[in-house]
Amino acid sequence: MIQNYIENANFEDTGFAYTLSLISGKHKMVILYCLMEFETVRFNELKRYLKTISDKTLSTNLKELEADKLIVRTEYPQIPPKVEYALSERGKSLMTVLDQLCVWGEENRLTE
Amino acid sequence: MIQNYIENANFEDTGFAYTLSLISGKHKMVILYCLMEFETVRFNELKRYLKTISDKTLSTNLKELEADKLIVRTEYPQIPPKVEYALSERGKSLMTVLDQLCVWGEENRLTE
DNA sequence: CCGTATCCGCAACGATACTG
DNA sequence: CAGTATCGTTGCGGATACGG
Repeated sequence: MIQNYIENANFEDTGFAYTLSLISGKHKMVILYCLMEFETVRFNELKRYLKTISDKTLSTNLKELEADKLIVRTEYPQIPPKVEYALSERGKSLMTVLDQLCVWGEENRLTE
Repeated sequence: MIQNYIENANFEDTGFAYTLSLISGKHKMVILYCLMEFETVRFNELKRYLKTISDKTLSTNLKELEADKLIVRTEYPQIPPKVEYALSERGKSLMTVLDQLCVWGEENRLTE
């Protein structure tokens, strides 16, 4: 629970801050959503979905997501190279939680 | 649901992106947590809980949270001034969702 | 006490060129 | 195709000083 953390004034060590650190950044969640929708996606394919992301940023984000065990990278040793990205089980479990944020946002959007 | 958004390649308009925009930034969620824990908090009090936040950043964040209707600002016209911040009902409903991110983070933290 | 005004550093992101 | 290397840009947040 959240309350415990405030007393310790130790927010950086909360599960919450940890979860957010995994998905922070401009593109990470869009990447995760693409992987959830299409299950298995290649590098350039992903790049097209994200429209404006640069090679460098996509590459960095994928590495971080992989290091955090949210996605799985599968490399096929062939020419030209082929690499596929997919959600891990851990990644899928996170998506179920994130989806609730999505629902909240839909139901609580301010009509301006 | 999330899936609908990907096809439209319209992530910016998702409820999810919207929710995140409300709580993005380094301190916003810590602020929300403090308000959840203490219910009613004053400016300098909040500043002490957050340890390192600057006046400017705290002020900006509070204004944005208020504009997004997540918190309520109450001003007492007296000298010296007294201002109290508290979660709105909308803010409280968001916290119940955020708490699940917290739980996920606790249960899924990688042991390195 | 509760902020605003100003300046500035830094990390994230983008653009482009290039490689196995 | 799937990246790496390099350089440039930008926006968030910090530090400090000041005001009602």
